This record gives sequence, structure tokens and C-alpha cells, in this order.
Amino acid sequence: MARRYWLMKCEPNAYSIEDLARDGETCWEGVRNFQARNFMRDDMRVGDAVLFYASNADPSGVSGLATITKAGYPDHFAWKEGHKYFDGRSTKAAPVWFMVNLGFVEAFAETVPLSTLKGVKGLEEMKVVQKGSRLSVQPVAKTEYDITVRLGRKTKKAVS
DNA sequence: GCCAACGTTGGC
DNA sequence: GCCAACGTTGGC
Repeated sequence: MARRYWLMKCEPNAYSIEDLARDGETCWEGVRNFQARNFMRDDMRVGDAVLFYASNADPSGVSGLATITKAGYPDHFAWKEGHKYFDGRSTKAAPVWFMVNLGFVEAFAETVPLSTLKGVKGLEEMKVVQKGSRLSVQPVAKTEYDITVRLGRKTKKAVS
């Protein structure tokens, strides 16, 4: 299976690309949406490339790159009673929720804002630019990934 | 902080 | 299995 490409959202107050740069690797717990779960559980493979997206940010947009370092496995936070991510429907015998691990790859010097992505040729079909797109884990086409990476590195060059 | 868009739940 | 109500996401 060829390498796949993804976009994963997170609010920077919760976890940012800088946090990932510091940690090197993190587990992506707390996804409680079935579509997003299915992607993590069924389709993500070690080595897949990830656009790290900062939501509810100023500006919101792609802030860097990551890679999958561990494929889908049960989200054990769902089993922790009293935990924010606890969900009694999920058991060790039949886990409902899954997570992956993300490894740090690169932080863009500046976030590529959503408003920029919306105006770029070739990204018209990208899920994140569609109106009302709330899915926190989305597949991304290779061409969309490549275009976004180029935009992110352009900002880096402009700064240096 | 507002609110539109969406996913999920639950009554029937 | 429909659909209204509700809660959440996330841009602005």
C-alpha cells in the first residue's frame, strides 16, 4: 500500500505543533467521531504523512508536518472512569475508540492559513476548505499535500 | 461570543 | 427508520 496522506486537527491550546516538536511523539487520544475513528483504526499506517492543522487558532491553518509512528490501537483513555474521554461503551474486549501515534516532522515558520488554502489552485476539492467541514481526521490527496507543504516552506524561506 | 453546520441521540 | 432536539465544532 502506497503512503497515504492525512490532515489532523487540533486546537493549539490543547496541543500544538510546538508541543509535538518538544515531545517528538504523542498519542492522538480523544477522537470521538466515528468517521475519524475509522480512518485511524482502518487506514492509517506507519509512515503515512500528516498535515498538522491548528483549529480555533489565530489564524487557523496548517502549522506543520507529522508522520504516523503507530497505527490504530485502542484509546485506553475511554476506559478511565472519570476521565474527560471516558466512554462506558468502550471495553477492553470490544474497544470502540482508537488512536494513533504521531511523530514530529517539521514546524512551518508560519501557519498556512485556511484563508490562503481556500484561494489556492488545486486545493478546491480539499476537505478542509469545504464549508462546514468539521471532521478532525481527513484524508488528503498527494497533490493537495504537496501543494500545502510547498506553501508552508515558502513562508519559512521568506522569514530567513 | 456568535452562530451555522454537522453528528449523535432518543422518542415514536 | 424517521426526524426533532441537542451538543459540539470551528470559522469568523
